[in-house]
Amino acid sequence: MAYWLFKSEASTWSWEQQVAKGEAGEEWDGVRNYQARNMMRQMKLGDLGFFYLSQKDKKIVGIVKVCAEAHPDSTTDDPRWECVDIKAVAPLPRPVTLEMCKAEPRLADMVLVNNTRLSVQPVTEAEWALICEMGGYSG
DNA sequence: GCCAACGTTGGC
DNA sequence: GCCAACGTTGGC
Repeated sequence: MAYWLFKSEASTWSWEQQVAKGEAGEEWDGVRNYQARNMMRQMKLGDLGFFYLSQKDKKIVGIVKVCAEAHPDSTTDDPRWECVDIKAVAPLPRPVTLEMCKAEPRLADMVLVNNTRLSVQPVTEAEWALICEMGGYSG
């Protein structure tokens, strides 16, 4: 089981839109970055991820699950780009902001804190557990 | 709205 | 294959 973080801008794709897709989930399409794509290629069915809102909100608002492994991105004919499908699992009772992550010494090495521009990121098991705790989410 | 950081493109 | 120019992202 691996853990990930999916970054989205609320005006492009919000948590509410993700939740509205229900069990069927939705393609995490539109990624045009090799690093981010490579992360998605490594994802397995059932892997969990955080849903992070960039720009205005800058916080982790929910938990998502990978419900389809990497496949061609339907929004382009370019065979280089692939994506996974994810579905909403649960909202975080208390959203965890970027500020909180930066203020937490144990998250100093987190990709979210250090490489702000990567839109799909790996999360370690320790980081996952800590952020769930900070967010009041007990699984 | 600005700007730093980063990725990508294209000329040589 | 290098590197300058350019575009985009995202925090502030």
